[in-house]
Parts: sequence; structure tokens; C-alpha cells
Amino acid sequence: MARTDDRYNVKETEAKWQGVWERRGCFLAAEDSPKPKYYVLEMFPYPSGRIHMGHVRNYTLGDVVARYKRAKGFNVLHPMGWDAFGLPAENAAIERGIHPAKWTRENIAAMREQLKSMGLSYDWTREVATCEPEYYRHEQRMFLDFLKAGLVYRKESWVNWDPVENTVLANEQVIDGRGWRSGALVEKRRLAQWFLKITDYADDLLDSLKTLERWPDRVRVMQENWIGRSEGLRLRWALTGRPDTLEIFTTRPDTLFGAAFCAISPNHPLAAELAAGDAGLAGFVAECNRMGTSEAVLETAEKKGWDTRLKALHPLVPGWEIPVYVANFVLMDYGTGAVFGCPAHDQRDLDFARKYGLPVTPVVLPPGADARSFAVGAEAYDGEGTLFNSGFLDGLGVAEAKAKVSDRLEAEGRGTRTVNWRLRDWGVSRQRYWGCPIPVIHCPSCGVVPVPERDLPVRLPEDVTFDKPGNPLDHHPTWKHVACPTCGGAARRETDTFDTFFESSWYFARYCSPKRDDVAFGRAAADYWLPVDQYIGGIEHAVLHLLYSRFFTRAMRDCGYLAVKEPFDGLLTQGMVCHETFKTADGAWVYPDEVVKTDDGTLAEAGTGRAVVAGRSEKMSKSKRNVVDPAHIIATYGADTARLFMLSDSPPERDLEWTEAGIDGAWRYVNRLWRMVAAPAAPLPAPGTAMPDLSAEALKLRRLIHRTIAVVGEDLERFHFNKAVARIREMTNGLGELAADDAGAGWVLREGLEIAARLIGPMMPHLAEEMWAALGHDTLLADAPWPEADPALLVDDTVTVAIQVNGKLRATIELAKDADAKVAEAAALAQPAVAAAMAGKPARKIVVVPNRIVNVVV
RNA sequence: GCGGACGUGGCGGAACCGGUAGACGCAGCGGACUUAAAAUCCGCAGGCCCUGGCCAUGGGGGUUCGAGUCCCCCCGUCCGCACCA
Repeated sequence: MARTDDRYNVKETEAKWQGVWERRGCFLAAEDSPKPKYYVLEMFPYPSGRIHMGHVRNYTLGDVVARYKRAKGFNVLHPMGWDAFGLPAENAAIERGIHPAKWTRENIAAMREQLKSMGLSYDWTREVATCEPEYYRHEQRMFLDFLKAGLVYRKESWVNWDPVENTVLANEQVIDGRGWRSGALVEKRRLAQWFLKITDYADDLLDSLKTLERWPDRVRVMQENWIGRSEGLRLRWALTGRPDTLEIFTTRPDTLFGAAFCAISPNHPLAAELAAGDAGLAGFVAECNRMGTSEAVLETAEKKGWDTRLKALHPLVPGWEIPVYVANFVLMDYGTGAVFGCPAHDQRDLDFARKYGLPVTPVVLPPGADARSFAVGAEAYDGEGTLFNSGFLDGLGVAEAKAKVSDRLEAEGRGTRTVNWRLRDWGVSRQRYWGCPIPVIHCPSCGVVPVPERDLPVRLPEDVTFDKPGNPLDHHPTWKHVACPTCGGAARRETDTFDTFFESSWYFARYCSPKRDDVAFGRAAADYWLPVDQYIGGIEHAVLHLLYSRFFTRAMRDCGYLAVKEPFDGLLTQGMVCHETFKTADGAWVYPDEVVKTDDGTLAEAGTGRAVVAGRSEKMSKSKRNVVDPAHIIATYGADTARLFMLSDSPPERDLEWTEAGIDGAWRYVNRLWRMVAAPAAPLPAPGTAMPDLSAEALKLRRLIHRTIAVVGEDLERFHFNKAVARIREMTNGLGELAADDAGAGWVLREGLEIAARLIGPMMPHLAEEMWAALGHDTLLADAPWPEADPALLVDDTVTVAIQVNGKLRATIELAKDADAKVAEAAALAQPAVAAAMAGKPARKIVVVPNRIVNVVV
């Protein structure tokens, strides 16, 4: 447990060095440095009011990179700011009567202090908060530039509508089809909204993923799937008794002869038209519209359809009529909002066909199957095969059949080969107060008019109330009423605000010149600093934030803002911080620090004495109360201990399990390091003393020290922080074992302690400075270069070689490095254990891998 | 449902290109110091028979002189799915 009377006084020491760094401006980035630049960025936080362990992990990782790169001689930009618009501020306003602006600004102040207590090497002079007009004015102008460039348009789209609160709900606010606060059944509504044409860049966003070599593969794959390029055919089907046609999109035109139905989205214009004269269908459409807008909900819901009685004529077989259904699983936003179903070769179509008694005709024969007996049971066949039951396509493979049928339908003018994208344009309108106002004006005579540049920024009014349902901007008595900039007549401001992903799509560029009022960022500064060399944040942002930022960077480039097209050169996605959960018998979650061990070894809640059971470890969340407050940990053990724990054990990309025992272990190591310097095991020579003669033991230790420098450097380059910590611990274990107390031992001990301080510098910067000072230096470790290993100490003259018989380890021997294969063989066969394992049989073969193993096969 | 990842001792994790599985730490056990405890230091430690072996990397197959690592099948857990950030 932490004790303030320990010789290493964490509180004072950490505060002292934080003050020194700040006074000396150690971490200010310079634009005129001769050093190479390095821009390291952690995803900026939403100012919820208190930092959580996820922040501690994220910012510790970034700080290690920043400090390490600085020591390696880079001119480092390492900024921090606030993603300050968002829904929680409005919730606070509604629930607790605090104005979102006040709430947000107070939260920022509190969190800034908490971050500062972590000793992070930020250039705080570059801090930004996205909710301030100094920030968002630039994105309003950017939006208008995008508008001019044709990247912005307005269209109607579907939203979750809460009829009681009179507001649009986020997907997470829809629980089982009802509004989270009102409990009212959620409706889908069409609203006119602003969209950014991210699909214009779909090809490039997809292709360029290949160039992002320092991104995790899984993020690239997730983006690839998200963009979802698919090649297929748009195909028009004639309808019986109607002059118009139904256009569907399919990636499987080869299965057309197995078609059993067509299905259109409940939001398809045809569905709306038919519903007008069919109360049953209208009811079905309304039911579908209560389902919510999220894909996960649609895909997992029971597949349901409504037979419109309308028939579509098969495009290849004259006279073949196919029923047209309205189906809840067809998305209006994807393709044409209409599909044809081939039950034999698509699972969803098969489920649908079974439910509504539609025919299941196989048309692709799996390799080796018999055409006469092949039938589809409970599972659709979506693999390769040979076409049958398919007229002119019979005998072809799937790919050939696709080509042939597409050729014919294109020639007949009924179909068009198309590339379809899963990616949809980015809807940026939000019917919310706490966001950046969209800078346009609606005029009854001129239509949509952009706010003239001279009138920017459109400021968010602060005198609003939250007592009525709906958007406070709409209720404001004066704000939305303006004169039209074009005709001067009475007009109305857009009361929607931007999606908060808007702010986070360009903040990395704002940090390049955060103080400029005239432009979002200086061109020269952006050219110098961008792209971000290393970006670090949670895997939960793998698709949206990162994709939007990639799109924004391209859009900004095309509007002349900057030169790069990819914002983040390297990406590290960290795992979550997890903790054991605790519950009482009646299911109430209990905070870990309220759980005590009773005398008989069971767990109980501290206040009430109620029995508590420990559950599995899960992501720390307020709702499950399995949280540990970083502020408390830092106050008790210090920032270095918390940072060390974050870096030890788990690799950064994996989930990390927070444990009391683990933080204790880190705390013990902090103190152990401190004691090694405060009370060294052997007398230390003065700094800079020439190396005396070394004993064999001292030389061996020196080899360990230099090998550690080498491997820790490699580990940090690859973000293997847990391994780096292990290597440093190995080295300090070695220092602790040093027995001799001659001059050579003292000299090597000093070298080892100095190297220890320098290697832990990026991880535990306060302790490292304190050790460095205690070792007699009057310079700052924060300014010291990264240590270099002596190459002469990295090579050993002997190696340990494993000897196997039939692949099983039987002995290990010491051999000269790079010994001849013959020598290795002879040495291996001379081992008694090897002879015993061979049991008198002759060696059939001997595999020698130099410096590693000898495998004798008998 | 679709997509993605992960699975190694009691626990977190090491193991580079297929070459000594379990580095480093946590918990545990034994000892030293202490009146005692805490702290600290030293030692032991995957499992099973115990001379020496055998079995072990979610399960089952395969390739190889040799597989945690490569291939196929299966099981389990977690994450994302467009208005949370």
C-alpha cells in the first residue's frame, strides 16, 4: 500500500517535475527546427468531466511514443484538445438544468487538471475545444467550400422519430423500438437533411487502404467491408398491368432462373403507392417503420413480407410471373431498394421462401453433386458450381454465367452492369442544440442561401431553454429569423447542427496552427506537420471516425486547404480496459472499492454487509459499476505507477484487465527502482568516471545492459511496450544481483542505473527525472538523447544449441557461435542423453540449423 | 444476420522466418530479517508417474526431421453495424 512517509515521495516528486517541464517549455513544438518532424496524436476525448481508465491507457501509450521520439531526435508535435459538442451535454441540461456550454467548459477544466496530473508531454499552447466559435467558424466555412465544390447536397432521409419528445433519436436511444426517455413507440420519418458526398471518393478510399501499411490489418478490412464495393447488375422487370418497370440490383444474375420472388423495401416509392390503396399493406409498412433504422436490427429481425399481388415478368422466360413482396429486410438506401430472391442460393431468400411457401429451384450444382437428386434442404448453397435448370446458361461456371447473362440483358437494353457501394453518403444534419450550426439560410423566394462569409461564424445562441420537447434552436424567439442575404426578405436559419463527427474529421489539422483566426490552419504549417505520423485510439473508431477523416482530408485537399490525402500514416488501436464485476444477490451492481472480504473469505458490500458475488471481467462501464477512478489511483500511487501498469502485461492492442494486485506490483517496482538509486548496492563513482578493469561478472552485466538498450529500442519502435517493460525488469534484476563491490562493479552499477532511468523515461517520466537527478546530473532527462548500445557488447562468442532426437529435446550444449555443422553434429552425438534416446539405432538423417538446433532422426 | 478479432500454467502474457513452450510480472508456497506484523530480501514453482520419463498452447484432423506458429473442419468469447463518441 502507498505510504506517504516512503522515501520516494510520489506526490511531491511528480508535481515538482511537472512544474519544471512546464516552466522550461520542454514540450513546445517548433516549426523552424532542423530536426525531422514527428506528429503523434491520441484521439481527443469527449469532456465528460472525469478521465477514465481508457483515457489513461490511450494517453500513456501516446506519451511513451512522444517522449521516445523526442529522445530519438525528432521535432515532436503532441497536442491535446476536446471533442466538445455532443449529446451528453444536452442530457445534462435536460436532467440537471445545467447549460450545455457551462457544463462542457467546467468538464474541460476538470479533465485538463486530471490529464496534467498524468505528466503527459503535451504542447498545451495548442489546445482546442470544438464547441468554441474560434474552432467551429472554420468548419462552417469549410462546409460552404464543400458546397461550392459540389460535395454537399440536400435530400430526404429516414430518421428515428420520438413522437412524444418531438425529437430525432440516435440508434442507441431506441430500446426495443421505443424511445429511451419517453417510452413511446418510435416512428420512422423522412426529413430533409444535408449530405456530404463521401461516395464520390469511394474508389479512392478503398484503393488507398493498400497504402496504409502502418494501419492494423483488421481496421483496413473493416473499412473495406464498410465501403463494400460490389459488382452487379441493375435489371428492369416489367410488371403486369402497369406501364412502369421495377428496377432491382443483384450481384447474382447467374441465379435468375432460380428466382422465386421480388422484394421491395417498405420505403420504396412503389410500396408507398400501393399502400395508399391497401390498408393491410399500409399497416405492414408502418410496422416495419417501427423497427428502427439500424442494420443490426433489420438483419436480426424475423424476415417478414407482404404479398402485393403484383406480378413481375421474368426477364428471360416469357410468361413467367413472379410475385412482388414488400419485405422488411430490403434497405431503401442500398442498391435500388428492390431485389429478386433466389431461395436455393441465398439463406435469407430461402428462409423467406419457406415461410411464404415459395418454390425453391436450385440452379447452381455443387461440384460432385448429381443434377437429378440435388435438392436444397434447410441450407442454401452459395458456393461455386455448374449452372443447371437454367436454359442457355446450363453447363457454365458461376462467373461465366454472370458474364453471359449480363451481356444478353445489356444487349436487350434491360440491364446495366453497375458497381454498387454499401457506403452511403454521410448525413451530417442533426436536430440537436449542442453542435455546430449549419451555415445556411432558407428563403421562401431564393431557396437555400449560404451564409455569406462576412457573417461567419454563425454562433450558437447560449440563451436557450430545454423545458420543451424538440430542438431548442427551433424554439429560440429570435435566432432563426434573419433577412435573406440575397433578396433581403424574411428568411429562416437552418436550425440543424452538424454531426459531431464533423469536428473530429479535421481537428488534427487545426493543431498545426490552432491560434489562427483567418484560416482553419496555415497551409505551410499543414504541409510541414501532416500527415499525423502516429495516431492512437480505440478500436471502436475503426470505421466511422477514421473513414470520415480520410474523406475530409481528400475534400480539404480538393478545396485547396492542404496537400495530403491520407491524414494518418500510422495507426495503433488500443484494447479496452476491463475489470471484474460485482453483484449482490438481488442483481445490483457494486463498485469494486465497496467490496470487502469477510472473515470467512466471502465477499460483501462494505456499507450494507450484503453478500456479493464476483462476475466475469468486462469493459469498465458506469452502468455495471466495474470502474476504478484514475484520479484516486494517481492520488494514491502516482501517475508513474498507473502508467507502468497500463504498459506492463498486456500488449496495447489487446484488452487490459485492471487488477488491484497489478497496480500493487507496479507500485513495488517504482519503489524498488528508487531504492536502487537512493541506496545503491555498491559505491557509485562520480558521473563521467573512466571505465576501470571489469571482472567477468561485471562484464557479463554490462553485456546485459547493452543488450537491453538494443531490445527495448526495438520493442518501443514496434509498440511492444509490455515486452520493453519485461526487458527493463530483467536488467534491473541483474543489477540487483551484482555481488562484488570493487570499482568495476560500482562503475557498471552506475551505468546500469543511468540506462534504467533513460529507458524508463518515456514510461515513467517523473521517476526517471528523479533518478537522473539523484545520480548527480543537473540536466533534464526529458532533454537527453536516447541511449545507444555498444555493438561490441551485443555479440556473444558462444550459443546454446538444442539437441533433439526425433524432434524431442534431449540435451542442450554450448557451441562456438557459427560452429561448423560437422562440429555441431559430432557434439550432439557425443551427448549421453542423445545416445540413450537413439537406443543403439543408427541416425537416418541429421538436421542442423546453425546456432539453434540439431535434430537426429533415427 | 453480416463483418472483424481473439483463445498458451491458477492469472496477465513471452516465444522474430516453423527450431529449447511458459521470458517478465501477478497470485501461491518455503525461508531470512522482526517480540510480532508490514515492508524488504533469498529460494521453489505447467500437469501426471517420479531413476528417468510421459502429457501439455480451445477441440479434431493434416503437412513437416520438427507445429503455439502453416492448411482444413469444429467449439467458445469479445467487438462493429451508419444519430453514442
